[in-house]
Amino acid sequence: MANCGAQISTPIRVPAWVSTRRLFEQKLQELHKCTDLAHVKEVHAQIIKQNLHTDLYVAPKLISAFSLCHHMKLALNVFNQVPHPNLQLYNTLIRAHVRSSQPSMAFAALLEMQQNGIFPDNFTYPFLLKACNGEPWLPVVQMIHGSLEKVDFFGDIFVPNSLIDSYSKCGALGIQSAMRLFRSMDSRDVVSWNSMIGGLVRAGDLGGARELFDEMPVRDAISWNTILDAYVKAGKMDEAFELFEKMPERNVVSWSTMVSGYSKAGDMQMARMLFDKMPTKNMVSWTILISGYAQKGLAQDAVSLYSLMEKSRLMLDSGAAVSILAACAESGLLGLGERVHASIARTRLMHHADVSNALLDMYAKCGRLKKAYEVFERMAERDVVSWNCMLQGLAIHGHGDEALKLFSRMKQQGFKPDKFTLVAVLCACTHSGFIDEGLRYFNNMEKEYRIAPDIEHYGCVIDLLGRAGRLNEAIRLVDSMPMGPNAVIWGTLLGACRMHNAAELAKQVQDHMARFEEASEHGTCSVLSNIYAAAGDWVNVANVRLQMKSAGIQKPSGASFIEVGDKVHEFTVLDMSHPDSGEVYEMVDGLVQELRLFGDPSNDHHHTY
DNA sequence: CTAGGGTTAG
Repeated sequence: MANCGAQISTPIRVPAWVSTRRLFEQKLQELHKCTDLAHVKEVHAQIIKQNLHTDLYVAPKLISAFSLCHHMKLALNVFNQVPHPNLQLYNTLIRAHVRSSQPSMAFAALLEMQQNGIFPDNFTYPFLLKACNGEPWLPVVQMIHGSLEKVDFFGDIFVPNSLIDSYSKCGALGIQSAMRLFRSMDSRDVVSWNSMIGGLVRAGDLGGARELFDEMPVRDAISWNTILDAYVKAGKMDEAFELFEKMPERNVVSWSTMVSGYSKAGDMQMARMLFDKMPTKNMVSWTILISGYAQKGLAQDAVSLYSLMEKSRLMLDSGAAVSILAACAESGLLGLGERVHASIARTRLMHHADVSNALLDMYAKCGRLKKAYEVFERMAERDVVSWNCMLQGLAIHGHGDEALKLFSRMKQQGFKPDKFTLVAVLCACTHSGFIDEGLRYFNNMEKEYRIAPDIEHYGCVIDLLGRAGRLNEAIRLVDSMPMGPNAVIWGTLLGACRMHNAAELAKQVQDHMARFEEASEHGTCSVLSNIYAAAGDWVNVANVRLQMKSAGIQKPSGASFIEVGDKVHEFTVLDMSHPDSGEVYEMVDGLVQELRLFGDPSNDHHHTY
């Protein structure tokens, strides 16, 4: 002690990399939530200059940042530069794969990690579980649960909470496991409760969710919003509103949930009123209402709200772009779709797989196949959804040849067709009259592509056979369906009967449909009326609609929209609201006559298969 | 790890 003051201690040498890294601390912290790729690239370049990119502290931050910008290629580059990745780096990589919705890559990384003698910790498990989203993942969740029993990381509340969340996304069986786990926990936090309640809401168990909500000791905003959403999802808007009013606090999510609920219930006035009253709006709030208008074909409202949104200095994110484009695709609002395209052109969003898929689907569904192709060809990384949207677009517009060519190209490039692909391929065959080819694809799909035929596939082939007049084969196929026919199948068959004047068979099919009608009036009535409408049987359409009305079934009739100039015109079956509707129908009848003269019986009706 | 918007079929 005595010498202390006099003594000058030897300076401790600080390695150069410590101080340079110190310079990057701030930047690295910011990188954590940065979604601007240009900025991340810039920091990356500086880091490489300092030779810090293999640093086990720096590399995870970079991987995380690149994955947040949806640039897994660069994230992987960073990972591959590190000579001896440790557990933390693997964890970061796994989370990055999960975030970019590449669950199989996440598990591949896990495998590689374990082969290198590194084993998961309490961080790894929640990341992996986050990848398990949906019923097919149940066995994986169970396996992870099993291996967790051996290592016991349950002391970390994130672990059981993640398990509850993943289980509860795996259907009815999963919910049961989630509940068992939830009940067996010694201590639960708000997240455990919220995850469990959220699971019950997803499963449509409003009663169970409410019970648990009432049982909860402490409720924060998320719990209230979850239960609010439960009422909204159940379509109980009056009860939702009551709850909304007596919530202790309402945040932007609570308001948006209400707007979404009214919009889905078709009450656009109420949705708009709440939207205008919201104290703060974010991109999701705008998206909900714009998509709501667009889905209902209210083009003017959608477009003017979109313009307002653009003025509000909020930028479209990927979710907003996908959502609005999907709504445009559904209602054929090409104009708004093009506006969205213009806003995202030359931005990062164009390189976002989900966004370009939604864009190409919008163009395809609106009949702009050339534009759809352009988007498709320019995509840096096409996934199976891109191919499916393109194939489906070609198929429904009757370009069967081109669809089948694209299908070969898809396989050539090593893409694995899925059930949607096969629906599109069969649809292409149906719409272009490729009977033998369609049958061959259908008969080989299990062997060649390992895809078990679904009801949609049966539907396509029954349509295919029916149009070709091979009614007996169609009937035999219906009888052989392992899942049994639904109303759409009967409807397809009925259409074929009418097309080929098979009155006797039509009667049998109608009897089958009548039995369906008892089971689910709503669905079949609409299907029936659509069939009659497609067959031009207006009297029966009116009858069915009247029947529905007297039974108290309200289904807004399907409407079509067409843009002429800057105006959107809407029309429905039996629509007589136009002053010249008499002439319009005369024209339609004339066209139908002409088509008949061409001798293609498939012009008689059309299904959306 | 938990709440509101979402792409391919119906």
